[in-house]
Amino acid sequence: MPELPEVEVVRRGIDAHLVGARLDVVSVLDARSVRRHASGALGFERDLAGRRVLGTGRRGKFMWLELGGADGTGGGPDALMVHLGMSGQVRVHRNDAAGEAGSEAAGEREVEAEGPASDPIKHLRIRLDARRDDGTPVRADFIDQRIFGGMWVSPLGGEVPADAQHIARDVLDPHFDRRQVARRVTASRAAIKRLLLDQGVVSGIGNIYADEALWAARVHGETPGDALSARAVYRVLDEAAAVMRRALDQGGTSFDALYVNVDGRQGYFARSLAAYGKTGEPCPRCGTPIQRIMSGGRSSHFCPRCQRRR
DNA sequence: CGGGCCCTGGAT
DNA sequence: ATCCAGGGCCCG
Repeated sequence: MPELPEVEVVRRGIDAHLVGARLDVVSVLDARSVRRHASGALGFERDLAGRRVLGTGRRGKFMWLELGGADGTGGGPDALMVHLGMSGQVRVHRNDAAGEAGSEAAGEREVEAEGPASDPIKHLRIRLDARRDDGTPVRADFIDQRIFGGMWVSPLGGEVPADAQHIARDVLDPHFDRRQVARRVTASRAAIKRLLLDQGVVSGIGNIYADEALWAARVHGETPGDALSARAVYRVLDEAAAVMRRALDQGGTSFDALYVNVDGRQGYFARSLAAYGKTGEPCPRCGTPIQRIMSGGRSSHFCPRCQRRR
């Protein structure tokens, strides 16, 4: 579900509420959500308890909480990685007077996996109970219907944690290098859409924004990279950055309640989509019906008139 | 590169 | 019952 704009909205919410807090009780309700954590569910709970959240970061669709070293162990800084996969959410509840996120009481200690009206929270997988220095409790719930996402701890040496080293910079990264990406694209015979979705080439772009960027740049997704000029690649990358910036301004794209920010609110960018999910509807530029094709197990939406195969 | 896999659930 | 879903990883 979530691509760069949606992940960034969530990261900002986590940053606003959890930075400076100390993790108190960590509860794994479904071990599959921490399958990438080396020491298992019990290890995850133990490794995190007592640690302070120093900051947050993101690269592409991977985000993380910077953790101070574990008390007394002399361990180095770690990142608590968060990946939302297709259906992940993070919901934050902070019940001080100024708490903008959530309103229900969150003071209970035991994990009941229950919401305000004592109905169980659907698909709750991990619960982090933290406390701010002024004593106010902050709770972060990781909710994930399909369990493609997860949380795990990864060493944080440099700019990016070990488990995000293989992820390329995204188009909104201040150090993003258009020329380097264009060189790589124009040297490849792979289809441009596949390259856009390859997080090792350029990160943060998923199926929605790939289709939107290609539509805006008037490039057919099946065009081989080496059939494109550097200018055309720049156009695609610039459009990707532009569409994701606009989406971020709108709080991201939500088709349903599956994508929400940490306050449970949906984003409003879905109404601005030109191609994705618009099969049969007129292209906003030329009126030709948008077509949908399947390739590589994923659907692609494009205007057959504006976006010619090369 | 396509294909399968990891999962749950809504729409048809 | 079948298809489809915003991701990522591994395989040949």
